[in-house]
Amino acid sequence: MADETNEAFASKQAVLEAAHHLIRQHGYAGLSMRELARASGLAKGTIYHHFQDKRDIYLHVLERDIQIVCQHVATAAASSEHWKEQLRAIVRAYFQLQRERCVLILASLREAVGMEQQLCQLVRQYRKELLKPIAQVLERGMAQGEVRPIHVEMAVLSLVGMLHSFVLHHMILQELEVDEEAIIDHTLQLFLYGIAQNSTSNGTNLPASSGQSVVDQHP
Amino acid sequence: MADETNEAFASKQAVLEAAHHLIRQHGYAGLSMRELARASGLAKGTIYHHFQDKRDIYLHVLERDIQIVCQHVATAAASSEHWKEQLRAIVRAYFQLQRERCVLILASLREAVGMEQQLCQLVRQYRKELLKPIAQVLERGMAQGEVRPIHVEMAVLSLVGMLHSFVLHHMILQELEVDEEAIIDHTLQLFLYGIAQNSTSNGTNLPASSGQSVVDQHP
Amino acid sequence: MADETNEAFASKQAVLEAAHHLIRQHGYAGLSMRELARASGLAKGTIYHHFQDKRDIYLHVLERDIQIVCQHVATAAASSEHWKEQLRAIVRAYFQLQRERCVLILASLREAVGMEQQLCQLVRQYRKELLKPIAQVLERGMAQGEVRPIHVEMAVLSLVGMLHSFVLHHMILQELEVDEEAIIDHTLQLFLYGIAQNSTSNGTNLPASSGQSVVDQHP
Amino acid sequence: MADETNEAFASKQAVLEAAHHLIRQHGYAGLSMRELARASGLAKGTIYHHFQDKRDIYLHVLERDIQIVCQHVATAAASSEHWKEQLRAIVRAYFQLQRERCVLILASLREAVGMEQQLCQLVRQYRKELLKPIAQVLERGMAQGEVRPIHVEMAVLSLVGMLHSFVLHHMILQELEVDEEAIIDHTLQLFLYGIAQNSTSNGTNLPASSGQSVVDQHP
DNA sequence: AATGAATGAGTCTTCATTCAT
DNA sequence: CATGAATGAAGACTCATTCAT
Repeated sequence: MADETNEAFASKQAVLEAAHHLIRQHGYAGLSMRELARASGLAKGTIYHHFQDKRDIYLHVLERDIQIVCQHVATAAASSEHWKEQLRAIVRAYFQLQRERCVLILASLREAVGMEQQLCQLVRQYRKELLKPIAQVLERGMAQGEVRPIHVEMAVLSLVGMLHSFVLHHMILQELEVDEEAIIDHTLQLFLYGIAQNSTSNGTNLPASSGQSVVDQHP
Repeated sequence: MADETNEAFASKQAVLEAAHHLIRQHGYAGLSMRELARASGLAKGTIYHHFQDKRDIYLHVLERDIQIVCQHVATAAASSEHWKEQLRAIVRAYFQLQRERCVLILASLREAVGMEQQLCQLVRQYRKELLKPIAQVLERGMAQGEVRPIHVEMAVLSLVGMLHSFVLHHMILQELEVDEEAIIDHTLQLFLYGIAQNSTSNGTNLPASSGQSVVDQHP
Repeated sequence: MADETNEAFASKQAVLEAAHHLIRQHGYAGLSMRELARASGLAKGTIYHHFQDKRDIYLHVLERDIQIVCQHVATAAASSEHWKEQLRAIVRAYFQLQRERCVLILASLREAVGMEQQLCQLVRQYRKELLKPIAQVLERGMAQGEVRPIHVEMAVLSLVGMLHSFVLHHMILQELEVDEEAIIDHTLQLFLYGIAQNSTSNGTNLPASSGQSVVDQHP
Repeated sequence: MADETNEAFASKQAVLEAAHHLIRQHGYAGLSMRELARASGLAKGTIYHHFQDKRDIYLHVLERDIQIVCQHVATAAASSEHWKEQLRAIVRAYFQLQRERCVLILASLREAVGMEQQLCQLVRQYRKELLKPIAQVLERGMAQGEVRPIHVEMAVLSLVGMLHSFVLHHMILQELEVDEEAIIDHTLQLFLYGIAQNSTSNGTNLPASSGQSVVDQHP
């Protein structure tokens, strides 16, 4: 790691970056070493100089993606002191990252036969490193008495799921006119207050979005 | 179409069923026609007698899955008259179906190159036929004044996303001891009331799950 | 043969006609029974009801083609009493047939592995039945003293070869504006002047060239 | 192109040579990549390392054949100064080449679906590079007053056609006892007397087509 | 560090052919 | 006479991977 040439490191990064995009488009099974070579600008042999396997590449791509997301989320969490604003910043960061880089770990995981062990470990790491910060924010909210006692892990999972839903749908339907802020608002509001009528949405600094003016209206 | 022999129909169904499981495990690109032949009990050639392509098979599998889910969700929606109970029934049906049959359409969609058109259409159909019933339930709740005015479509998408999150995580981590009811309770409660402290969880017939005793506690 | 149903005969003919065109386009190896079924309007199984093999079909197509050509050539030969006019009629008939029906026997013959025996026999039949009439015309010309003593079979072969050359070239280059009459005129003239008695065969048995008068000209 | 390894070049040549023979025997559609691999001594994958397609291989084989024939014909044309002897040398070279290497371009061309464009171009090249030298010889004869004014291109086409006829027939009938010289003599004699100036075109009822106004004139 | 030639098992798909109906 | 479901070998082509240079 430490004694890597600069060129060697650059080549590795080129491979990982190209692999990321290819996996994102075609999945793991659909990733071709030939295409990867072409996309990364290296010869096929050279790739095997830097990585053991296709498997190895996949694992490294996932790890790199996790790190990137973690970094962004951590940065977002540190952007404010109030837990609600932290949450909003995290949600925004996560949503944007998913749209731009499309972290693969939750999407094309199933098709990895023969590396369930490593993947499982990666997912645990993901859970720990990525979901933990969000969980901590919620726990802070709980500590401040503004969040009712809930199962934090499940809540975080739910929150992330909501976001994924939008990312996926809009990725597939190619509707580019996504109102990002609207989605973030909706998600946060729903997460914080649910849909019940009498959830007294008192004194929050949330935009009083009535939920009407969002995204694509199909009347 | 209508004048299909019974045997021909049975063969087709066998292929679709086997394909469903294989795609679920290995994704679309990872689906091997050789394995499909072995799993379905037919010869390779016979499969091509019933379907045009691997693509064709994939599309039919997706369509079939959508129909199955729609059917179950519709049945669930008809099981009660109160919108909250309808919602709970739908959520349970959807969650169970996802775990058992694992509808593929939202999971392994990206790796489908060359059939974006058809997939897009399928997703729209999925949206219409599957998400509509859920939306109607919410609208009924709104009509009864028990649901605040929200963007219904987005809410439904969010709800479904929460469920997917759990399905995915537990599928990957292979933690079989999932407390299904706990997840359903959590999801419904979160969806209905959010996490805010002062969301007065008034006289609903929801199990007064304090959120503490759920799932697997990792201390 | 004699106790064939009308429908059966029609089916057979349909297969042969379709096969003719397909073989002409794709050759013998490129003839697909599936396509043949589709083109002939019969089911695959039905074809095997009428013919033993793909091989069998090919052989029948060739035989049928030979018969058709023979018939036309015979008719042409009977159209006149003068051998030169007979020859012209034959040449025209042969040329037109080749362009329209494109007799296969001399074109895609090589790729028939495993039926060399039968093909050889067919070619002999072709030679006998088709080239014989032309030979007879030449022999009549010789008998009348208007054709010098040549090797008749070779001459016929040469004549046919000239025609094929044009057919092939124009078929490939797709130059549709072929002046058919011009080609026939050219061929007949070249052929006739070559064999005419009174082509003053000035005692040279060929390359006894009068090389004296060679003046090196720039092209 | 120019910076090819020797080994790579050797492999390519091996493939082309093997492909030539296989295509000659079985035609294009009948050429099996598996057999080609076995015949060329390379693995299937290796062939695809050097060539894009089966199509690509075919095209290269044709091009190579054309070059070989052109080379031989050019050499033959340069062997003498007298046009008749040049013609004889060319005819002999062409005939021998056809029997030994069996240039494919005029034989198995029809079964090439999807590459009509390239084939058409190849045929034009063939025409230009191969038929041109022969045409020039004839033109020299005309310039010397020993050849009557004929349509040169058509004459060349006819000459080549005569030769093909013999090649084909003897190839099919496997009659190995071909008297090569006899065929060459016959062909030259037939052709020469056909075009000789002093073939007193007396009282024939042939249309006095001067041979000028034919087909497509490429001046 | 980097290359590209080489490999053979693998891919999806089509093949000619059979047979119960 | 006709069908279409069924087959397994073969089709062209790609795969991930190795290795001498």
